Amino acid sequence: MPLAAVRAREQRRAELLDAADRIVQRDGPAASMASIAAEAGITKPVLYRHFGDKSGLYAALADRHTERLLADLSSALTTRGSRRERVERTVDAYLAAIEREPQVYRFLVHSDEAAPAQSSVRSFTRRLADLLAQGIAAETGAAPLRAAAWAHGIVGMVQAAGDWWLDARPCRRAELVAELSSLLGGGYAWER
Amino acid sequence: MPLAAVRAREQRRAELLDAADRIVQRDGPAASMASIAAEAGITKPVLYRHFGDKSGLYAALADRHTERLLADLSSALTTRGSRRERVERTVDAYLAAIEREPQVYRFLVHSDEAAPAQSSVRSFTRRLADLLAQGIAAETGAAPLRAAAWAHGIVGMVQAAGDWWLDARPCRRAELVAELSSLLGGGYAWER
DNA sequence: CGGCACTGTTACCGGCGGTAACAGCCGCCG
DNA sequence: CGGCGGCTGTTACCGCCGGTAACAGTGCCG
Repeated sequence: MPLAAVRAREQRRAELLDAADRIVQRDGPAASMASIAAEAGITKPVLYRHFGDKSGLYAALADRHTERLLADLSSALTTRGSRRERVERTVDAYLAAIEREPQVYRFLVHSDEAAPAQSSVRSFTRRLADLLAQGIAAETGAAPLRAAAWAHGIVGMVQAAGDWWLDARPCRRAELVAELSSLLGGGYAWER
Repeated sequence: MPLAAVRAREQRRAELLDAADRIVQRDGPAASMASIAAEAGITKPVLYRHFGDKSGLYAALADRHTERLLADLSSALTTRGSRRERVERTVDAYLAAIEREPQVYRFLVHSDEAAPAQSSVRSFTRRLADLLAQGIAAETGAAPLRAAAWAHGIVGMVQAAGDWWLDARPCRRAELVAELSSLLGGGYAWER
């Protein structure tokens, strides 16, 4: 296994992922293997040799954006300041990302194909929820079950609201951030 | 258009939907038209004559469960008592439904096919969010934008938590209801 | 009885994910 | 230098899917 060959292979892989990225940007999660191969200037079997199957390619593609997005959100989650500021910053970071690249976002969150991506890469949603659960547990001292349940709930809340917002565009981003933050901040709370 | 014929047609349609239901229960949203036709003891073109295309069949099938589920949730949403009781009852009703028929639930919420179901039938999620938005507006006097944003967020929250719970089964239903309710009730709130 | 609308069939289409089998190329080793 | 293994790429195919055209039986209605 010559080192140079491994390098070349990795670079090729990156080029293929670039092509896949362009097609997914254009066609969303419905992008076909053949069209991705065509965009890369090659044919299907090459893709399959590199990524195994469609879920493998999608997992590799998802990884790229996932790492970047999770890093952004993670830093927003751990900024100093009041809880309120953290929540607003994190929700805004999320919504800004989906506004910037809606197709990529839909691909990450709503791709059924990414699910069977064997081990290694858990889905974006799940990783985000894990990250958030960790933050909640550290911040509030909540029990693991509570932290996990809240985290998955909150992630779903922002995702669903984001979907709705992308689709209906009922307001500017800052307004939605404010509404979601106020909900989390106790806007619907009852006497405790 | 003889009346008896219309009746017969409607009954046939119901039988086909029964068959589709059985297959969806078994195979989830990946159920194919051919297998549904086979289960009904007929062949594909019959299905297509009755429902137009796959999204039509799925829409008709979704309608059945949607009406029932929305009715349940609507009644839970409008029970008398404290806000806390209403929230707990509604969340519990939702989770009970997805626990009872997980495949049907996944079909309703995660079926990509239901989306292009032209007009008439908006997706289950959206209708539920509309219902909830109405309730929130009536109860709190929130502005329409706030009610809608909160409603979509809350629906997404319960759905995402429900997905996670179905998959990981980290606790009994009542515990998840308690955790989600406490989150909505201000468990993560900051000073206001 | 003749027609006709309806239910059902078979047989097909294009496109999908996925794969087998083969062709050229490049470097490595005797 | 010669030949040979491995890698990259191809063509051509498979089975399955959603969807449709064209045809056959059947029973009602004038």
